[in-house]
Amino acid sequence: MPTERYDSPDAETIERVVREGQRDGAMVTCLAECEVEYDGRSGGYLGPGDRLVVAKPDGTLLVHRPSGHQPVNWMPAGATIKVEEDEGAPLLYARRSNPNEYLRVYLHEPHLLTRFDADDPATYQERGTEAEMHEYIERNPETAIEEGFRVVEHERESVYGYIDFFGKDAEGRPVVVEVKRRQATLNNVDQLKRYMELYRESREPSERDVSGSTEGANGESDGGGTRWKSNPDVRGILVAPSASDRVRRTLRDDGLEFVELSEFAVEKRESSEKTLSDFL
Amino acid sequence: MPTERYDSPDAETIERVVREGQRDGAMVTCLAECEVEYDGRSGGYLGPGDRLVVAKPDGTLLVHRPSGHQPVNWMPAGATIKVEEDEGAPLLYARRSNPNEYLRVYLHEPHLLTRFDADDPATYQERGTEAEMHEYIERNPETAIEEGFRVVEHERESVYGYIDFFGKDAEGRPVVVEVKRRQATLNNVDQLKRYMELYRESREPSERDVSGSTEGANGESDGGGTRWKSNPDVRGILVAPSASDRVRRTLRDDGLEFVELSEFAVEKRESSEKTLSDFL
DNA sequence: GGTTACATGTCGCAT
DNA sequence: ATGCGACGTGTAACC
Repeated sequence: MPTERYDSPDAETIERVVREGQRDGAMVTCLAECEVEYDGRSGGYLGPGDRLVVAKPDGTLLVHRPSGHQPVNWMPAGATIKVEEDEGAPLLYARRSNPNEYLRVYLHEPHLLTRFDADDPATYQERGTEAEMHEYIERNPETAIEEGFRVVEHERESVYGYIDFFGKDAEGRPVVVEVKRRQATLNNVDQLKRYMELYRESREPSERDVSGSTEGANGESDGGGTRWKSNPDVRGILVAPSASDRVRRTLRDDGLEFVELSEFAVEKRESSEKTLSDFL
Repeated sequence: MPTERYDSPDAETIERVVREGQRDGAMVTCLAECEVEYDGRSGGYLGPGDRLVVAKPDGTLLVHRPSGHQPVNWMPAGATIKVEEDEGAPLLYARRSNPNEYLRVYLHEPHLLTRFDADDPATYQERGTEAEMHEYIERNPETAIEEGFRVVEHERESVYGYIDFFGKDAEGRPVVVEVKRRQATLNNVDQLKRYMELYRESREPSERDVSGSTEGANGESDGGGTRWKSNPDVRGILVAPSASDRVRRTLRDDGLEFVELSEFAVEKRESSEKTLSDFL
């Protein structure tokens, strides 16, 4: 049995089990009435109450209340977890640097302590990420974006920055494409605008820009030779499964475009691979 | 004792304990070798391995691997959690709508099942949030921002949008202020720019807004200051404890300003000096 | 280690 | 319910 359990453990037991768990790579959980104190990036205090405390061997420490998805307090992986004593009562103390933070969990009444020598060799396989959306667009640029669109550069390989896609439309106009797997937000519009600026300032030599400029400065030139915005006719397209009215309006006001792309995952798997759950 | 525990529980016990836990408001945890399947906003599969599974009475379901801060799979609060059977083996099934999602945890080998009738009446008290930063700026506008700065409107009460602070500088020029409690990002710059556009388009009448700004082009500069369309005089300030070089450069290129504000909490002491008694 | 962008983000608040 | 922004966001990728 890869588990051990201790009812109403004393301070000594908690100290030993947590220390050995950290050493041996075992998860330790404790159901306890406790009090929590945190200081670091922020700071906080949680009065006495019943919670689940989890200490993982990588230094992760979690304090879960009876409700809510997120731990009320925690320490990310990389912290060092120790058990100390506060007037005879056991106290979980997790600390890390960069940023400097600590978490103290005063175990006023530890009800149940467990050690779990968990072996978890599996790797999580995920579907429906933005990466898959990218793959779909790369393989089906005209279906996904528009007739005549072709990808010139994909993602971070671009010299203009972190542009998702840079391409050309049917008429050869440059197009900056930003892809989102969720409903588009105003932030996404901002992002697209920023990437478009990056492209404009990059002064990418295009079929239309014949000037083989040797100027290497940041385009601070004024007057006649202003190649500052030398790529004026770039288009910007935000691709997402949906967008609020305000996002669409903002795009329109800025001369940008929205392309609705929701059903990109259809070709992702062979139909033979689909399971019953696909139809539920 | 507010806890119950079951070693190597059978399917029947798991079904009963989870159902009663959901009904009675108790947390149920299970240390088990399991297999996980998720589909919804995304989709994923996790092969067999040892994990900690947590079912909270609010419908939260968490699957924690031996490492990492985040659960590898989960269902947020609001889901309905049931125990089903898959060829005689117990299976935790959580489902919710909006968005339509489900999570299945196949408990191949449940080692330890616990029920915890957790009572947690405390409310978490947090310090050092952006809200406190706002309060500090509101109370000390000249120390925080600059000599002569005064706040006209604070946060969402503004008619121009979600501007953190709208104020006037010593010369009466309008100022849009965006506040971040962490190191400023490029997205924050974008956000400030968007808020400034909102202000400009609002055509707020100011003491210095002489009518008839005939200038049309945006940001057309001749080496000097940048001028704008309708409310040309507005300044934009990003307030944060720090910013990368690129963020600072981006701000400068857009004619915006950065104000470094790290020690906003006057009453804050060194973290090493803080003790639990500080909160009591 | 710093910077950048994604995330099944989650959460809270306001409309 | 939806939209929008903060979060002690965490996490991975790239440099």
